[in-house]
Amino acid sequence: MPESKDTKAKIRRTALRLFAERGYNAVSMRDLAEAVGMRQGGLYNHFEGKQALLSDLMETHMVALLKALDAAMAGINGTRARLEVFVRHHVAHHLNYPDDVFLAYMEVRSLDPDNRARIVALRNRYEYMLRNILEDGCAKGLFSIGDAAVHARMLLAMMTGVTVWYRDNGRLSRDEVVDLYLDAALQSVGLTMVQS
Amino acid sequence: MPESKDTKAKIRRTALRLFAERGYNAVSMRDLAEAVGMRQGGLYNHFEGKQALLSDLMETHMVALLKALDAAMAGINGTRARLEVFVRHHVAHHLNYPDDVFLAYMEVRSLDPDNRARIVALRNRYEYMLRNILEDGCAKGLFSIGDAAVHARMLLAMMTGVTVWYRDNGRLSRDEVVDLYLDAALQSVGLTMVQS
DNA sequence: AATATGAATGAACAGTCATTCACATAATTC
DNA sequence: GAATTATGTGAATGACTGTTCATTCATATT
Repeated sequence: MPESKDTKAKIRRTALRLFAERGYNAVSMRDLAEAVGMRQGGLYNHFEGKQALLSDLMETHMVALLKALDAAMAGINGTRARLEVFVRHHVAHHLNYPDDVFLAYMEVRSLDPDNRARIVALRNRYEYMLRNILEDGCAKGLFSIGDAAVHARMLLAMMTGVTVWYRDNGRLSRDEVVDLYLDAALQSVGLTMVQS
Repeated sequence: MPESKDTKAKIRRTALRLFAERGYNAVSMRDLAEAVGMRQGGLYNHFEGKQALLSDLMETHMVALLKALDAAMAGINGTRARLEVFVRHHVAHHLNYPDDVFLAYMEVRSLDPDNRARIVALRNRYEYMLRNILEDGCAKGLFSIGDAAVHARMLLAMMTGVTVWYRDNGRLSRDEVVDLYLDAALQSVGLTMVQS
């Protein structure tokens, strides 16, 4: 029984990597089992099926994302400060968990309707937090943007895209990348940067 | 033979829609044939196979995108003007051909290595044009951005994301959306907007 | 020592996949 | 009108799909 949790975790880890690399539909349960180091039948001792595994991975990630964001935002009150924390947290999280993020973005359409509804609801909660900050900044005359809802989607797309190109052994460190995205985000809402 | 071109075009159109809606791997040749109004065998009179069809769709789109961009940029000289044209063209194109764009973005990994290399090369050419403009604006001290290469990717991700949420019967017209993205893009590089 | 449990196996199941092919039909060319 | 070509059909192919299940095995509990 001590092995059990290890195996389940290993299946999770491997499935996350393979699904993110090749796409959910392009990975068979045999492929997955082989990568884990077992036979396909054994997977079903740990997960109900392929769809349940995908759904589990995505929900786990979304819940963790929201929880971490809540923690990071706790006690932050200024509108500008809240935007800064959101951006920093979002980009850093996406740099730290690229596979989770990529999967959650790309494979929503591979979920059955029920699972999809749950995941999309979580995603909307996340998007709403940013829109809230932007609307706040608009109402106070701090930000200069055309439309808060649209701008929230712009910023999310912009920031989420970091997973597409960032590589760890590249020219820039993660911290530098976070700073670049923060500067761009602040400037996009009409805030001038503070020299660091 | 008059039917021939029509059929081929219809297969293309239908495949584009289905691949974009459900994903390349989730659409079978039977599904496609049925949606076109024929049997699966007949598809092979028009395309070598499924992979060739996908590759054809993506290449056709990328070539059209680059050609249209070249046409739009012809004779535009100022750095700021070039950025404006690029952004307007990019967003408008993405609003007009959402399926093409979505497919080209999502299904790169479903291409075999050879086809992928060709498509990625075309995509890089496109990205390079924007980076060029940004580097130009930086060199002239017009733009205030941290890193031109990174900022190009930020803007592309931001603008391309419009396909994810825009719906034709929504709150905003295409032109309004283009304007919103233009304003955000200009502000993100440190340019103040001109009141329209 | 006997029993129960969790976990892995490997074969089997019913379906689906992309692709091929012999054949029919329709259109075009001579 | 006959020959040729283009186009579509429907069945067949073999490989692969997610899932199930009887069985085995090692470990833990009684």
